[in-house]
Amino acid sequence: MTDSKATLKASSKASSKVQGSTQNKLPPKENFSEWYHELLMTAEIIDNRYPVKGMCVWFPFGFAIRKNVYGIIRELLDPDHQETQFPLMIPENEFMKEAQHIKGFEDEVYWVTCGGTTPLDVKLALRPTSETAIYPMFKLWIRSHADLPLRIYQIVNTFRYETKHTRPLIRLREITSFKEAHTVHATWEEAAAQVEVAIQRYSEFYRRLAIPFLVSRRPSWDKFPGADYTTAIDVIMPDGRTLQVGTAHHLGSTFARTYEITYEAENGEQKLVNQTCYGISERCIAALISVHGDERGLVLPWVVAPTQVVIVPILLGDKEKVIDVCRHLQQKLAAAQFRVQLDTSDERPGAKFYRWEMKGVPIRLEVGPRDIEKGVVTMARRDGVKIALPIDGLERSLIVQAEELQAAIYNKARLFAENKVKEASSIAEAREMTKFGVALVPWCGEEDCGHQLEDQVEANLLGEPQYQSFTEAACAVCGAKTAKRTYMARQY
RNA sequence: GGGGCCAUAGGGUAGCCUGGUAUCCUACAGGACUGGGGGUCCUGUGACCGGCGUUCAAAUCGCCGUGGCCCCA
Repeated sequence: MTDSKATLKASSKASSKVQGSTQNKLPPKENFSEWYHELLMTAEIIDNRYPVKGMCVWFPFGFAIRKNVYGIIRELLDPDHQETQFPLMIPENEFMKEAQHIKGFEDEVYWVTCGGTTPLDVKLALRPTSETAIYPMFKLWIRSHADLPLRIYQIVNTFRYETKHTRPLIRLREITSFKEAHTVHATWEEAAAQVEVAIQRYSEFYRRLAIPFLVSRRPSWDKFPGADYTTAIDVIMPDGRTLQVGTAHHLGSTFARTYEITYEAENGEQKLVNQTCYGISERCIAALISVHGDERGLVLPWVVAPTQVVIVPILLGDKEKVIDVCRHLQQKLAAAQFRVQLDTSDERPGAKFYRWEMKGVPIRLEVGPRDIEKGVVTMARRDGVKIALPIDGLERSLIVQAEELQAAIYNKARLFAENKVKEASSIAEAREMTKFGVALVPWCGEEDCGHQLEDQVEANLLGEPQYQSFTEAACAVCGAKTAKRTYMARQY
């Protein structure tokens, strides 16, 4: 009796102490929604307090991450794409031309109907995506086979009046960072090859972010409105739901017909062009944050971290000397092209550690009298590794550490993702699996069976995995023999 | 599309049932001692989502709006 009381008292005392020292700790990641919202705010990525539903403000720190992330996209596209910029507003007559396309978007369009107090003769749509802004211009730009292929992209904001509840970076009414590429080709086959190129570039992009992903061909009822087919990239989020983080659409000649985009072939014949478009939005940053982050905050890959190395001085003894050594170190690392910061703020070292961990800084260097005496710095990596490194040749050893960190966070993410994808041979199994992850289900490919799957499993069909082959199995609905599979998941 | 919960300093909360003086932690500003994992003390700053209604009196009760979260289709 007395014992248990004493234990209780001791533990409650301990827990209150823990509470006192961990006030800014995030909720557990298992509670993903709460964790996600708090992290966005505490790590200063997105301020969700802007008073319009579905429209958020980028904190400067979040925007710095965005700049680095989109820098990679530019780097990957720039060799054979040209960056451009089209207007935000699209006249109603152009917007309404392509019937299939309108059907997909008309409930989500914001309309500008007045200029000041004067009603407009022609309403203006805020782009939900830019096909109908860009393709009338393509008609003017493209005259001959020599103009093809044409590949452009723009990184712009788009507007969609979402009726489901919005989520920062994931479901927005203003998408602030929509990278949309649009390409034009002579033949259907060339366009199909371009879709493959797009998927390869996106794959490389997510590899650099150390994010594992799934590639699948969307079922016909879930393709982009007006497309021949859609290939998509999905990321498995911590709660097992999937987030579509990239799409590539083969548009065939659908828009070419509507917007009369033709070219003169070598033989003088006027032919319709074939087109593709492919996009990535700030959802890639939602994935980045969610896949790698932990209860201490962000974990950023080296390539996108606004601060790659932070130096925390341990001010004991000869403080002047410690600061001096830190400054030299900072200069040395800056000269070696590291994004390095020296934290001289008036806080305890521990408080600084927590702060920079929340910001996801890959490498922290602690420099105190003990280190200086030995000619080392104490290096703490964001994945928990903590060792002493000699100041001599530090630049090189930090690069090694950065590579190891990249490998470590990728492996952690890959293990998680692999554990979330399981084969299911029946509807019942698929239904169980999609509660916490992704099911790989035999599907004959018939639309009827697909709809039944979605209804009965109570999850969405992501589509047929690409670049994989499977053994024959029975379609989970009709039982027909098939070598096809589909991913199924609950989607964001 | 349907249903439920909620809105209080920069952030997190208590109070609301039973109407009256707004509590605590954190943050921020100034000062002192400190400093190898969220320090201590002193002083100070700062809030009831918006509108309408009921009332002598509304954070609290009612209606409408706006916004957030969750569940189901």
